[in-house]
Amino acid sequence: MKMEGSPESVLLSPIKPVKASHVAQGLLGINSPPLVFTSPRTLSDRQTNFPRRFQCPQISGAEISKNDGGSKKSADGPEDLRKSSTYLNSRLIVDVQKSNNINNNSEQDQPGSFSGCVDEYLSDPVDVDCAYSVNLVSQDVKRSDDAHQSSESNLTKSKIAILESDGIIDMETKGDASQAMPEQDGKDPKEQSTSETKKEKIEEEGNIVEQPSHVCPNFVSDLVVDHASRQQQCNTSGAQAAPHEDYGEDGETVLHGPVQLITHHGSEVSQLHRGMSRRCLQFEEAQQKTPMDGTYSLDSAITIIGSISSSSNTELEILDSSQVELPSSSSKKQTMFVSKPSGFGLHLNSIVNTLPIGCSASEPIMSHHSAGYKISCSKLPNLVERVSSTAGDDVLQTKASLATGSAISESPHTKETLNKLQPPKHQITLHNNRRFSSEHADNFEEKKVSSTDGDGCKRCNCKKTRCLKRYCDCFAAGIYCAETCACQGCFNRPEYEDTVLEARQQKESHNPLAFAPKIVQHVTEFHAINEDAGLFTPSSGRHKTGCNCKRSMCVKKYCECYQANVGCSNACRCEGCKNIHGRKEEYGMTGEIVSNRANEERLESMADNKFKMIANNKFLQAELYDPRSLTPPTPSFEYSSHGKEAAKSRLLPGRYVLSSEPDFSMLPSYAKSTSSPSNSHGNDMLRKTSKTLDVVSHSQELDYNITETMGQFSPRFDELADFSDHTPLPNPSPIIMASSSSKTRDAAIVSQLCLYPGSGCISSGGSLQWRSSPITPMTRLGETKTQALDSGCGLYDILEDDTPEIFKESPTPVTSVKASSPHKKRVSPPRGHFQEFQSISSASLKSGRKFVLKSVPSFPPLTPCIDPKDRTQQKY
DNA sequence: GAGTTTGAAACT
DNA sequence: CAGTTTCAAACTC
Repeated sequence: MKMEGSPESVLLSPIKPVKASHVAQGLLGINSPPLVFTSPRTLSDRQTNFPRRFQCPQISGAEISKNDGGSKKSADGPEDLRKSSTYLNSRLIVDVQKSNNINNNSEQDQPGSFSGCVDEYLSDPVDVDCAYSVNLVSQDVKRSDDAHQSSESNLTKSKIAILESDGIIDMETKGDASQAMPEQDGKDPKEQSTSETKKEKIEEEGNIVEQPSHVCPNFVSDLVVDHASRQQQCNTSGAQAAPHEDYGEDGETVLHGPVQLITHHGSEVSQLHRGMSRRCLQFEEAQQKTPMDGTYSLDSAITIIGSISSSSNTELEILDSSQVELPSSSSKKQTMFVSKPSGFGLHLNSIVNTLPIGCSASEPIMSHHSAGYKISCSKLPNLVERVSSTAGDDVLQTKASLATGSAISESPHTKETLNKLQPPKHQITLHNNRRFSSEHADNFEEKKVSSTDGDGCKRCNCKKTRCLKRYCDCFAAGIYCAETCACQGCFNRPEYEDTVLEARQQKESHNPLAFAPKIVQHVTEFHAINEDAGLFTPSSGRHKTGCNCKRSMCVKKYCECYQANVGCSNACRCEGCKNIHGRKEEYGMTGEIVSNRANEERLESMADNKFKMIANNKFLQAELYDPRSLTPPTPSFEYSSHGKEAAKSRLLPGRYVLSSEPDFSMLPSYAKSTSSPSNSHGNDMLRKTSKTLDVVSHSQELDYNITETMGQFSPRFDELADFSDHTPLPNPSPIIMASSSSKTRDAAIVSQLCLYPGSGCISSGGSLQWRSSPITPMTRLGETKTQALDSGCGLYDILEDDTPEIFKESPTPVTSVKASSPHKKRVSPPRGHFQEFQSISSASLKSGRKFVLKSVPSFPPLTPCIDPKDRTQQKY
């Protein structure tokens, strides 16, 4: 009912951090790896931070349906998590509904869109816990309310609804509507049914909405921001209806609750970070872009959240920027789904989508969370998220990360509540939505950009596919078609959410990675450095499946690689490749050898300089590391005393950060910074430290990108990376393994010194700690390289050089690339992370290593032990 | 804006 | 898995 007026108190689930670390570990062991890479769905799942999801790797819609009954399953775990978790998952859902929708099918349309989002969330396997979640939710909500009331008071009028949610799609609704075939012209009966059902639900639930406690178990906390401008929202019942619908969807609310709980875990937190970061970013952007009409701006909300989180150090409040309805200045409503980036924690911590801002509101992003349909996640499947490296971004990111509970899916409820409660003062353009929502702000964006309007919104021109096939860029990107699209008979609209989801599911069933980012961040060791140096190097990204160009010579946008501004790789079957970003023939060379040679001198010099810098900035570095290593200071820190070591330490943290949930790592670290004072300073330090910082940020970006891109693979990669890192025990320099290429001898020597004694220990220690920390270690071989390059070029270089040839066998960056190879994609369904991982590991890593990796999870306990060793060794 | 080219996606 | 067809974007005029 009253959306606006009801100032719903801020509901924050007071999740207690007690077990956070612990959980994190547990999760880490299991989760971190799985986090990675999956179809958008999986990503979303991971984002939700729910390790168990992975356990139920294949949760399809059917499973989801099951989940209702079996909510308990996840619930069991989640409960613990919830309780233990200190984090509040919350999302800010900003829905900008178009006035158009309001008037017309406001109910249906918006609901559809929202519901879609909701459904998606609901659909997530994680959601299993629905029923369970519900109860929990109510409790959580109350708690959150209590906890956050103070904050609310601070906010005064403005309310910020922080919603935790992982949405799970209601299968019921889906069942009704989803099955309708898009091909049926006109609106499918299911739409009607769905709309009707939704309406009914809405009506039924409308009451609930009014009552916050009931409202959304999903909501961990609700901060309602009153916007003076709400008026518009109020205007249309449709708008209200929409939220209701969202809320109304049964499964959703229920499901969300559990998810939230899950997210609370510290370990989960890392996962969540992605989403958070993205959302944060989104918010930030929104803020920047959108004039803040309301007394309370999203930014403020974010800040509030951050403050809250900060207030409760242990607790990380994760705000999922979910959906926020903001009445645009114009009567139009835009539905934004601010989905956290999929992924991977990847979710892009500070990831800034490269996507053009201009996406019109007309293109609502599909919430990736929806299990069934995670469009948002896949939205920019092609695109690889990029992390903004700017210091400012860092800050924002951190906030965002805090704000966004990456893992948390937005509950439709939240949307509703937000819609109702919140007057979206901030006008967040759809652009933002798309951007942010898109997990992958890949290179492909460019492609899409090209097809985009001036605004940067994607447009399609589909005539026969009804925008339900990947021919449609919008569909492929996981977004709804915009009004600006010239498509005919389009079913890729919120109204046809079910259809879209179904279509998507079909695609995914056939090819789990169908919506996965096509561009994998291929970490070229030198990439960052080269960039710094201004040298041209093949882009770090690579197309997973490669192109098949015959005539375009990979110099036109026909070529996906070219389009993505990435070089061709071995995966490409192109003929006469002349890709300016990197030729197929050069691929092996380029990444490692060619560029290395070209840059070797510079690298060395830079490395030297960096080392010097590092030495000078030892403290800073240490701090930097500290923040990331939320957990008890890792040995790496200790090591950091040495400039070189510091560099390593950087690398390590960077890795971790990069790891599936780099963002999280960063954010949580900062947010949690309480653990390490340095953490709080870390940002500043990072910012301040020019090169070192740049390097770090850079590495982070890479990591982040990787993680996202790789995120799908993340589990594997993570493991691999971890493995590589940890392998040191057997092999002193796992890093080396990662870094294939040779490098400066000096560095090598240094690295050896560090590595063998410390390197292995250090890396392991670092990794261990990271793992132990809520933040999952993500290091990948490639990443490590990049980081090394970035941070302390010398060290990594050294490592690489030192790396025994045996290790070299395992293609370092290449391996990562391989992982991304299309074959692998298809081989492992997104959810079967382990399988993929195995395949990957097998390919890139020796079987033995694989096993090692598996053992790795135990690392956390090791860290303490390792530390002493590391010290001793490093001292060596 | 229409037509052609191109390569990915879908299909067999 | 390979070959073919379909499709829509990219490109050209």
